[in-house]
Amino acid sequence: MASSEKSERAGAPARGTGGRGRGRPRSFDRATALEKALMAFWEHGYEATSVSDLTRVMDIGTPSLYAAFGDKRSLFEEVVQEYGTRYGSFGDRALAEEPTARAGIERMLREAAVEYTAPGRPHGCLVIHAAVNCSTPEVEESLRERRNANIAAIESRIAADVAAGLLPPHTEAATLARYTGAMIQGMSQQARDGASRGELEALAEIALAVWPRG
Amino acid sequence: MASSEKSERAGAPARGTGGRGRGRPRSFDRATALEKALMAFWEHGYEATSVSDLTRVMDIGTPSLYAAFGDKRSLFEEVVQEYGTRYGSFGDRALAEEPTARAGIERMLREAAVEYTAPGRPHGCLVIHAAVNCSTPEVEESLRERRNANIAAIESRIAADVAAGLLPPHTEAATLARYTGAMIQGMSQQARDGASRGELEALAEIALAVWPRG
DNA sequence: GCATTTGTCTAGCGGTCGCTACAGAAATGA
DNA sequence: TCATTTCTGTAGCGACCGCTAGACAAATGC
Repeated sequence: MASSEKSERAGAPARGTGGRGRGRPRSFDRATALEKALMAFWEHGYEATSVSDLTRVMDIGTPSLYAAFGDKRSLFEEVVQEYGTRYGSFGDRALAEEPTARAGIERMLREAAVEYTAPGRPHGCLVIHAAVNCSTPEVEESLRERRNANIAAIESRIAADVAAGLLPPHTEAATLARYTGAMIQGMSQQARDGASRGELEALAEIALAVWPRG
Repeated sequence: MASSEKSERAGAPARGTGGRGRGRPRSFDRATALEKALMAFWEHGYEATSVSDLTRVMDIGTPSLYAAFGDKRSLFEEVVQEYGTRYGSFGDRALAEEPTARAGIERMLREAAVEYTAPGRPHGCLVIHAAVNCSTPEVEESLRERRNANIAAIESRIAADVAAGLLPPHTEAATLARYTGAMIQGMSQQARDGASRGELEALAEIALAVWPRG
């Protein structure tokens, strides 16, 4: 079995998205359960969230979890993907939508201050924290690759502005990108340690002061 | 029993520090074993390091560990204290020994780049990482308090320079201190994610560029 | 020698971990 | 109606978790 979920294998429409399957229907909403798992992993991290914790917050039995999401690893991977599209995309959007790298990173840092302290959900960034001190190396490396990919995206956005003459030719895109990434990571840690939105916004202000004048 | 180690209770001299006790002597060097435990906790964090891992790297039996160090929590606390004096004191030293806050923080950031990537030991900072995703709230809070205390120390050093007229009176000591702390935390995360000493030193350079001109 | 003190060794406690076998329940198509 | 398909609930698997009881080993003071 290649797919991790039987009812969503190729050729058969997913349950709950219109085409009802043949057997007994699922007694819970898959998206809602996934969101509950997302919040649990976001708050406590991969290893510190047990399958028993998950079934409790998702309000389903263990076999239902395994039937719907595969094993714990698969569920976490799906959670990370969902997090990326629902909560962790503000940076990519900022880089893509703003006219310059400078404006994109300014917006990214300001929005990070808001996102990382938003009420009603865990503070900080799931990708930065959820696999720290994880004894499953694949999980730890998977999130590390995401972090480094984010920094690489910042770097290429800066390099594009340098190539277009919007930034001085001597601008070190890689260093500036790493600085931005480190700042984001520091802000996320600060949020976890109790910093308020205003305090994070003040950090963003300072971080932007180093930006080369275009 | 109040003390966590029988052979070091008040009134009786510690074993291995000159005054031999009465019973069978310890078959291992306590300081060496503690150092091994320190490295294990530093690399993998509190929860991801099991007692079984500890006895293996310390090369002692389980009852010996409990007799010499108390339980896992006590051993970790002693490790954190040892880490603070042996590896984590460069920041306090920099603030105390340099003539100005600016010089102290400059040295702190530069030394962090070296310390966090030193060969032969885990990268990054134990206090920043070892209790992330920890399901023992006391341990998590203990390290969080240390992080926030470090930032408070930076703040008071900056405030002292402001009071002495070495920095502009409008300098926001708290914000500048938090910025420095966030930068240190971001550098530590970067070290864990594979950044080299040179890359971290470049981050320190950028971070210092925002410092107000005194 | 001998009682006392202390450390080490083997073995195993109760608990939780991620995960699954199996039987029954609830839908389908014929 | 009834076989087929799929999901759910109970119950429990082997492995590891932190930790400890109890027997033996090795030092001391007398």
